[in-house]
Amino acid sequence: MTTLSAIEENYLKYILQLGEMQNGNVKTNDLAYKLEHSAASVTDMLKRLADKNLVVYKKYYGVSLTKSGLKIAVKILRKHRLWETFLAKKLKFTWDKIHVIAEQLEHVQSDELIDKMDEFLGFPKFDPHGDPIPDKHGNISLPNVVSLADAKMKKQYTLQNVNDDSAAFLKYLNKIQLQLNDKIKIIDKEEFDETIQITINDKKQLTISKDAAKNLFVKSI
Amino acid sequence: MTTLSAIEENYLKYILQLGEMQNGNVKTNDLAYKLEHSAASVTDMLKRLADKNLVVYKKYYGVSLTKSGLKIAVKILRKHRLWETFLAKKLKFTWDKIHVIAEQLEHVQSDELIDKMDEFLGFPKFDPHGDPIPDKHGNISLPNVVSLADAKMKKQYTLQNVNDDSAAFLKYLNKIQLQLNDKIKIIDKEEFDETIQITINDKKQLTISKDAAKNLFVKSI
DNA sequence: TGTAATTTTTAAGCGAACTTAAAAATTTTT
DNA sequence: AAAAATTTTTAAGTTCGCTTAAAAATTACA
Ligand SMILES: [Mn+2]
Ligand SMILES: [Mn+2]
Ligand SMILES: [Mn+2]
Ligand SMILES: [Mn+2]
Repeated sequence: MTTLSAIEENYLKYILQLGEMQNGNVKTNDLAYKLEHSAASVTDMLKRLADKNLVVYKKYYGVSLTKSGLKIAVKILRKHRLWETFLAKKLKFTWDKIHVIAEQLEHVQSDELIDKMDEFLGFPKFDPHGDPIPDKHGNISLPNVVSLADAKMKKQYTLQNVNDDSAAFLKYLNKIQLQLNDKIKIIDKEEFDETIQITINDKKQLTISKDAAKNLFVKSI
Repeated sequence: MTTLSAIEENYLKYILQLGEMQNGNVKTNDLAYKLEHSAASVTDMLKRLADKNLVVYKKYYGVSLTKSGLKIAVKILRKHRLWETFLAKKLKFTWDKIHVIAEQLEHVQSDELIDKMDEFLGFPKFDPHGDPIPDKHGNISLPNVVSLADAKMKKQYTLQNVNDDSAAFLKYLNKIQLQLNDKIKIIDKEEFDETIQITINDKKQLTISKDAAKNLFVKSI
């Protein structure tokens, strides 16, 4: 098995991530949007990935990962999240800057490097955004979280996970001083504009938009 | 200035390194050999780099770096050597494995990453092979060393620098337990096969080939 | 100095990864 | 169920970074 290009690896990674909500099947346009490429380019590449037995591609229907495609995708995710952890914990980058750098580092080819990095970091289970880091064998501990947009009123939650691919969103969280593991309680929901009122650690009270809430994932306590 | 591809960066890096002995001018075939590409490919790329004002290319004569080409080349060298230092010092890689991984890492684009890494490592002046690490401004401290192949008999030297691009050579140094800063004295040179006899730290005595000696750089003490 | 050997460039072409425009298939709306 | 809208594929073309083969320039040497 010859090594894949960075763009091929990205396709596999995004097919994994976009497929999580749609039982594995991903549409051409969704990939095109994510990759910022034309739909024609995506069709082109999907055929080539299918030739390499990394995906199952059915015309006009969609694409999903094969066993070997999944294995590679999970490995890229593992590398991405280990690198993010390194950048934040060791190099003291803020969490809004690490994603774009990890997008490059995740494509460095060296199994020994990944494992040494994992050990250097003390085998972390989650990255700085709360995303689970797959272990050496590809096992991921999937924590059961719910989007804050779907959470119930008056219940106590803790912030477990935030969407990491918008630096602007993460900077906003810095500004309102919302961090992982903070306690969150919804005290009111506004019908009119779908904003929600929350308290953080039973102290600060603030209003956040539906859009922000969708990118925050919480666990009940 | 749009960012360069990894292969363009490699061209600049190799033009810098190959040019060091020939007052900056590098021949097409030397690059072809180093890159393991055909001479035709090299001619092709040199024209494109010249269009971008990164090199001065004169047909049938050779190529050299412009001011901006040099700046980029030195930066790649800085990144390469910082990454090698990180891999050896922090991740405990042996010195024969770090070069190939750094060949990939040197192309990651992030100025903040380089500087944070530099700080994390304590602003090292030399990499694990004794190569000088250019500082943030591109300044390199050039230590005056001489190849052991050209060193004088009976004089005391210390090993300052070893050629890092052959893993086999570095493994050989591991085997004979020769390390940076070891004291070396030439006690005999054999005319017939050009091997030389040395003592290490005034204790171990051993015979090394001309080829090995050419890749060892020493400083007199 | 003329010829041979070597080096370098030019020419033509290829695969990967993109594009836009047009055609075809699918889905939605009426 | 037909028409309209949307999605996806196909077709044709581009750039980058490579190749081989042939031509041209340079260098070596008899
Ligand atoms: Mn990320
Ligand atoms: Mn993350
Ligand atoms: Mn190196
Ligand atoms: Mn080195």
